[in-house]
Amino acid sequence: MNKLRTVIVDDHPIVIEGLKTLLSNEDNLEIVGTFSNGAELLSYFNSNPVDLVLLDVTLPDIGGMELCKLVKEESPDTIILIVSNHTERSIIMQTIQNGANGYLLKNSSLDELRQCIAEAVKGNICYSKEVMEIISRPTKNELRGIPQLTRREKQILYMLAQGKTSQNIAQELFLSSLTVDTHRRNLMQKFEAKNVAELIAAGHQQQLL
Amino acid sequence: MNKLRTVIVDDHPIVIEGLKTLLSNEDNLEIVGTFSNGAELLSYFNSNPVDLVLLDVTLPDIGGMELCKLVKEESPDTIILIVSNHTERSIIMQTIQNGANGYLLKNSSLDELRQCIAEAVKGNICYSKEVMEIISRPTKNELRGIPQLTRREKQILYMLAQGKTSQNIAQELFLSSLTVDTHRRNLMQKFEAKNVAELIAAGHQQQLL
DNA sequence: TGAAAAATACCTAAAAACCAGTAGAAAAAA
DNA sequence: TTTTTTCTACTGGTTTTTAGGTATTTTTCA
Repeated sequence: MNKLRTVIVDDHPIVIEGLKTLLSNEDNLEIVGTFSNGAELLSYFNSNPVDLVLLDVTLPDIGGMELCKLVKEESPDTIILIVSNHTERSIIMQTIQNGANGYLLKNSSLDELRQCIAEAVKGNICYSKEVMEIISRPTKNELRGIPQLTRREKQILYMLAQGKTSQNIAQELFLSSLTVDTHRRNLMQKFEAKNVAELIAAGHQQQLL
Repeated sequence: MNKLRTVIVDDHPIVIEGLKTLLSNEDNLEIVGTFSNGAELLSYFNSNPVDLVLLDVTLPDIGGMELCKLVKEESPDTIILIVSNHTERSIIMQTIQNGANGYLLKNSSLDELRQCIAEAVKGNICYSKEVMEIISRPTKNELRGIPQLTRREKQILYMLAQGKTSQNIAQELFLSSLTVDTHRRNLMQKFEAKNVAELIAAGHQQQLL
């Protein structure tokens, strides 16, 4: 196993130095670059392989959310760990939805950081303790964000995820395929999805599948 | 919160009695039926609401796997907990893929059972301790089952999950849409998926998304 | 350096999905 | 018993996907 080629992206020099120092003695990773904004990261990223990105959410130019997406599109295997001060549940969830592999607060200990990296390498999503607490208490507002599906819609979502076509489903449920299409459309609207692919992805992210 | 309308499906009368007795003092659930095969369950299920199914994998008629699917298609909210003796990883994973919400071995304690039900009600998938151990040590054979994707394929899978069309992706990556189509086809072949919906679902189940 | 794997690109045609709107019947909630 | 929601179904059209192929050019790596 090679050392993880690691970069740090944060607009606070102190944080960069802090992380750098903390991680300087880790023998499973190597810090190959530090950047104070998104553009710098992207330009480096275009010509160099990166295994691990420690990323702040608030950056002067491109937001951390957007960066997550861009990085993951370019290189889905690159691990992104968010290191941020934001404690809002919605922000945490959003970063994960955009492809981040974990979320830490800036006051995390080296141990937590180490552990998160290890988990992320294994392919798991990992939160520091405090973050874990935040996300494990759901809010009403949060719930409002999850589309409320009718029984039929859930059923059809479920069958879609199994690769069934509208006609298949219509036959199995003794419906017109036009009806199934309508449900499907309503589902896509509720999830703000452009097509089935996104619908299924959203369903999974919402833990409905 | 009403009591969970619970049914037990197992072809061993002893197991049925055992579970019944174990759960008789639980005040959050009520056993409304016990069946010794799949057909019985289905016929009951067609005319009665069921919140929780305790299901054996090996049944004389319809397999537990198939039952999972059928039940979930009819009523995605119904919780299915597998109570089985099978310790093969592949079987465990398959039941979960077919929609089961948890997997217990028959030697589980009442406590574990209770806990599993509670977790499943929360929407989590839950395994008893021993099962947890089994599934947390991946085998080589297991790994072979996970499609090996090329970088490009992963990238395109990722973008598909965001609802992008082949053309969208082609534009973003400066490719011909025909190329993207080919990748997409190869992806579907590797995942044995019939269409994007199933592809994305499989990607999620394989933790690639 | 040579073979294998990956990435790229093309053709055709049918099938399926998607868009935008409407609307009646049934069931659930007020 | 209204009102609202859910489920149902339709028209008519456009776009995208999918299924059969084939085939060249890069990379990668032994």
